[in-house]
Amino acid sequence: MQPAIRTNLTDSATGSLRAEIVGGRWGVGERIPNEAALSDLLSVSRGTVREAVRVLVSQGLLDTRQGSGTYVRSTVDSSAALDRVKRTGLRDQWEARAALDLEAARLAALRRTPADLVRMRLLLAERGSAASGGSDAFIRRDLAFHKSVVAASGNRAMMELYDFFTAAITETIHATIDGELPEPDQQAHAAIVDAIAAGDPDRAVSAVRAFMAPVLAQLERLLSQ
Amino acid sequence: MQPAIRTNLTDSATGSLRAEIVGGRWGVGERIPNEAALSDLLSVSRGTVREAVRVLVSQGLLDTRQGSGTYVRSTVDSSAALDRVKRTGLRDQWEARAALDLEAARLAALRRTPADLVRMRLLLAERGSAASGGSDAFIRRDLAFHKSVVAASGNRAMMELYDFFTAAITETIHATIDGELPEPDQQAHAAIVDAIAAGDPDRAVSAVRAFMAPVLAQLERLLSQ
DNA sequence: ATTCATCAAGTCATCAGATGACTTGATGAA
DNA sequence: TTCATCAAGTCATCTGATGACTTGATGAAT
Repeated sequence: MQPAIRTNLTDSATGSLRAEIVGGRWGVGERIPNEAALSDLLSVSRGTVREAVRVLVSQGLLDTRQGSGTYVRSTVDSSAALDRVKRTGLRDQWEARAALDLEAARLAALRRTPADLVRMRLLLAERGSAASGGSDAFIRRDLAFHKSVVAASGNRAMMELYDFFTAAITETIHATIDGELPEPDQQAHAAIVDAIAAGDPDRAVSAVRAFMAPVLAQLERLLSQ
Repeated sequence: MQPAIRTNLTDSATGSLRAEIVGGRWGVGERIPNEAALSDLLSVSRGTVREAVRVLVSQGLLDTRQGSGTYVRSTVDSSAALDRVKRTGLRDQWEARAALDLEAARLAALRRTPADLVRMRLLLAERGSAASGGSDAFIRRDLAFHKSVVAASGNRAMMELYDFFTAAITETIHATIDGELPEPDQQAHAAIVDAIAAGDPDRAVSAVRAFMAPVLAQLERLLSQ
């Protein structure tokens, strides 16, 4: 049956505070009530308030300044957004990551430095030298190669997102299916690098899309079972 | 010159603890020393230890159980990914969102339902009826339209991410520049809907890219000043 | 010998009070 | 008008205490 809900005061205080911030009770840059006032508002001790505030500071929502007060730094709750993304399906996550792969490859074709090319080719070679598609070592090297492409795009936001998705997808795969996804062959990957080296964004996009297609098809098959 | 480093005990304690965890001093599932012992080890009070532990719990590294102890839940730190995304530049964020716009439009062209089309056209009309590019009302409607395109892709992960980016970008714009971004004209938006309605993914991608280009160019200009 | 209620020690959860460090706006003299 | 000083407000940190919960040990009942 439904497991009994267990919570603690700090988490509940954190939730209340977060809700007020995200809900716009205070605008960005505005000062929120001091610790004593929050302690009254939330009916918890100052220590508990401090723990709640500290968590929200670590999540980028608040900002404390000794002697001055606590201020709203952002009203975007990235940790919650991240949780919701984690709860979406494997196909959705994979497609979102594919969106990054595609645009990153396009940008990489426009911006890659010689050093980027050297790095991509090195990692591509290492990827080829690892044996089968099942082993952890191969997956790591495959991932390292893809990350180097995203890195060549010079876009830090996309790099961070890519890291997040690879982690989330790995978790989801372990949790839901243990079937095999087809590992695209080395040639398809080499085509991506060639297109980027040639500085041809359209060809880079096509190359990524070509290598994605069979994986997505297999994914659909596995999930429809 | 180099600004003086100002830190506080809690952050430094959090850092030390995190380093020990990531460094593998304790394995996953293992119990770490209790609050009193950590207080001694770190030479801070129990309250400070509790704040540090609470932060690491919120980041998924630790797990506290009342009456039992504090345990290592994970030794990899991936939860802060979106926070780091927030700290990247406006151009990077915009490009990342554009990656979502592009792929979402492509998927929408393949999957849109008649209801999706009705909704997109309705929001497009509302967007057109709002006056200038500066007003909040217009921005809201513009955003609503773009979200409807992402929604038509049927991908929940991309919708969540899109929400995150629009909020993050709005904040960043307010924080960094108050210049005007060119609002692409209604016709360019209509072209996106037409391509999706026609079920033509390539044309949908082109339409999105066409409307993105002037905005990105202006962004580069503003940021290079 | 096994089972199970009880208990005690250990641990986190929470509270209360106090002091220190820092910021900020007001005050008043130069 | 400028600038040093000050006082109030706020967060930072420490200390001590009590409560709630977990867990393994104990010992009686079966």
